[in-house]
Parts: sequence; C-alpha cells; structure tokens
Amino acid sequence: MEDARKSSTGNAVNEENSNNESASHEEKYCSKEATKKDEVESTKAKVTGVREENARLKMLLQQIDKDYRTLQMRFFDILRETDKDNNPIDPTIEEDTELISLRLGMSSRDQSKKEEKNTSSREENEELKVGSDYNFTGSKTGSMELKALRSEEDELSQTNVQRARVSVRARCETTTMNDGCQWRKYGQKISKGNPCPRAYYRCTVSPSCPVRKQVQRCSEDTSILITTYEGTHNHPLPPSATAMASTTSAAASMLLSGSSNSQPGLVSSPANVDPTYSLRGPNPNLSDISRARAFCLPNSSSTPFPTITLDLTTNPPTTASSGFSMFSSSFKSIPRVPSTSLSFSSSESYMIPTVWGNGSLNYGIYPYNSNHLSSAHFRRPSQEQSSQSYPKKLNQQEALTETLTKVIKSDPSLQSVITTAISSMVANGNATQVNNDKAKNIG
DNA sequence: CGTTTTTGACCGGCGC
DNA sequence: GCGCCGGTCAAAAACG
Repeated sequence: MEDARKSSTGNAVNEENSNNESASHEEKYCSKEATKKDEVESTKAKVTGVREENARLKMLLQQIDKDYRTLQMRFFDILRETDKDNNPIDPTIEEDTELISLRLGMSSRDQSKKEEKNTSSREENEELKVGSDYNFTGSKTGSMELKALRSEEDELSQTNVQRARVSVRARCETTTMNDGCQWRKYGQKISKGNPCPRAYYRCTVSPSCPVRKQVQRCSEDTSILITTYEGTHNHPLPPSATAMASTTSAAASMLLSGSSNSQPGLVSSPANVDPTYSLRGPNPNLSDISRARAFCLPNSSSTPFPTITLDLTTNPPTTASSGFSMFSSSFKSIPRVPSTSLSFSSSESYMIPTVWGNGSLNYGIYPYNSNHLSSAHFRRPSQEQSSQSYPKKLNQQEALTETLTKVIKSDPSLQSVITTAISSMVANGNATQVNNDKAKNIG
C-alpha cells in the first residue's frame, strides 16, 4: 500500500512538472475564471453543507420525537411496575394509583381499556399521552389527545379530584418564563412570607384551556423565578411550548401516580401525604441540565395540591458524565423520612432550606412514588407505627430507586430524552429559539 | 378598537 | 363567628 501510494504520487508529480509551463500560461488567462469557479464551488459546498445540516436536524428532531414517546411509555411502565412491586398485598392501593395517574393523561375509562389490551396497544396509549406535545407532527394524534384531555377535564370537574402542580425554579431576569405558551395575567397578590408579588396567569391559547400558572420571585434570591403550572392544556400546543408542556406533564404524571394515598377516606389527612417532588438542576444548557437532580420534599401544609418542583437553579459541581446520575443519586439520598403527619405536615420553613440549598443531596423524601408511604399509611395508620416502619420504607425506596436507575442507565436514549426535555424548557427562551430554528429548518 | 395589564373587591377555605 | 390568606373576578387603565 505504502509503496504503491509513493509511486503513484511520484508519477503525478512528474506529470505536474512536465506540464508546469503550459499550466502557468493558462493560469494567467484563466485566473479570473478560476477564481469565479472557486467561488461557485465554495458556494456549492456551503449549500451542500447546509443541506446536510438540515437533513441532520430533521433526523435529530425525528429522533427526539421518537425518544419522547419512548420515554413517556417507559416512564409509565416503570411507575406501574414499581407500584405493583411495592404494593403487592394491597390491591386497593394499586387501584387508586391507577386512578390518579389516569387523571393526568387520560380518562380512567380509556386507561382501563388500554390496560386490558396487549403490549401492542401500548403504542396507541403512548400516542394519546404524548399527542398534545407533538401534535404538530400529526393532526390525528392531536385530535385524539384532545379527546382524551377533554375527557380528563370532564372527569376532573366531576370528581373534584386532586390536581398536580409542577413548579419550575429557574434563574430568569424577565417577569415570566418564556415557555412558548400564551398567557394572560389575571391577578397579582402579595403572598405571606414573600415580599415579591405572585402573579397569576391563564393560558390564552384556547379560551377553555384550564391551565394556569403562578409566577413569583424567590424571596431569598430574586434572580430565581418560581413558576408553578397547574392543569393540562386541552388544545394543540405550538412547537415551542411542547418541551415545557411535555416535561411538566410527565412530572405531574410522575407525581400523581404516586399520590394514591391522598385518596379521601383512605388516609387520615390528605395534607399529610401530599408529596412534593423536586427535580433539581443548574442551568439551561444541556450538560448542566444533565446534572439536574431529583428529590422529594415534604409538601407544605398550605399547598392544596401535590407539587413537583423542577429546580434548575443550583449548580452542583458534580461529574457530568452520566446524564441521569442525578436521578440515582438523588433518589437514593434520603436523609430524613416522613413519619406520617409529622414530616408531611411540616411547614415551609422546614422545606425551604432543602429546596433552596446549595445543591447537596440533602433532600428527598419520596422520590417519584409515595406509595411506599401510602402502604405504610394504609396498613398502620398510626404515627407510631409509621415511624417504626421508617427503615423498611427506606429500603423500599432505595430498591425502587435502583430499579429506575438501572432502567434509565440501560437506555442511553432515555437519558438523552430526559436531558433534552428538561433543557428545552428553561427560562431564557433558548429552547424556544432552538425549537423555532428546527421548525424553520424543517419547513 | 381589541387585547392585555393593573388593582381593589370579593369569595371560600382554614385556623383560632 | 371572625380574621387571615390564597385565589379569582372584573372594571378601569394602558397598550399596540
């Protein structure tokens, strides 16, 4: 190979030398044309490059779309399986869990039907759940989602069930996060304990959309904006809003699927068992987001709905190697455990240092699923008994965490999807710009 | 002129 | 029952 290349190169050089004179003459006369040709070639190369980039972005978007769907499906599967694993004795709990998680994504009727179907129907199920977030990819999916959501809303209004809230903490200088949706401010209040006013916004994309959000600056760090979303959009979302919507929806699903114990009649006090989850992460960029952390917090007794917090403000100097190390570490780290009302009814003063801490893993009570607690509640409603079951719940928690971590780590696409989802919803609108750019490219 | 924001009034839940 | 508090309403003002 080496010899052949040398000889070949040598021949070429000889030929070049022999033609040097004529070539130099031609250069004089053709230099301008050659320059033009070079420019044309350069332009062509650029166009080709742009086309390739365009194609690559298209592929990327399709992949993200696909990954999102996969993630959504896997997420609910995991939750379902863990529910069954951890509450095998009490079927009532599992049933409740299903009911609650359904309220988030679809009606119970739809869900129960789908549960009866085989695995192939999972895809359809998945389509329903994710449809609103990706309805720009297909009107059919969007309409299906719309039906499901309306059904859900009807059920919500009829049964007056709990609604999950998703709180996003992010550094943002503007008055509100640019999440891609259209909002109308309908009120502002000074809330107790925070000098910064809390603004109330309503989604105006659709007149009947029930989604609302509250925006308030953190009293301790006014650069941090706390945005709390409540409800589910019952209309197609613009592409720029899908990232936030899908992420909050998934987070809320995660939360509600674990709040079965809040069912009235099954628990002494719903306020005691409202878990507050938190996904904590630093900053809008992907690598930082990949270090985001998840943890659970005792819910404020004043909060009527279970709340999950996505914390994108802190900057823990952890290794950014694995996209989902955050889940594993945070879920495993459970320094304190709720013992029924004692921990759950804890006030904000108890919760805040955990939430607004420096990024250490001193948080988290009930990772994504509070059913472990619920089972303890159901079987031993007394505080004393629950306190005694603390180590057991911890073990369950850790086992559950490990299971989830393994699943997530075993699937790189899952990691990338989650990372992308979280990074896409950050406050400064970067994600919106990216989405818009991608949409333009596709268009 | 239509839409959005502002802001005081109002309402319901909750604790005392 | 009363007051506090969070959330919402709705008229007026501001805005584009």
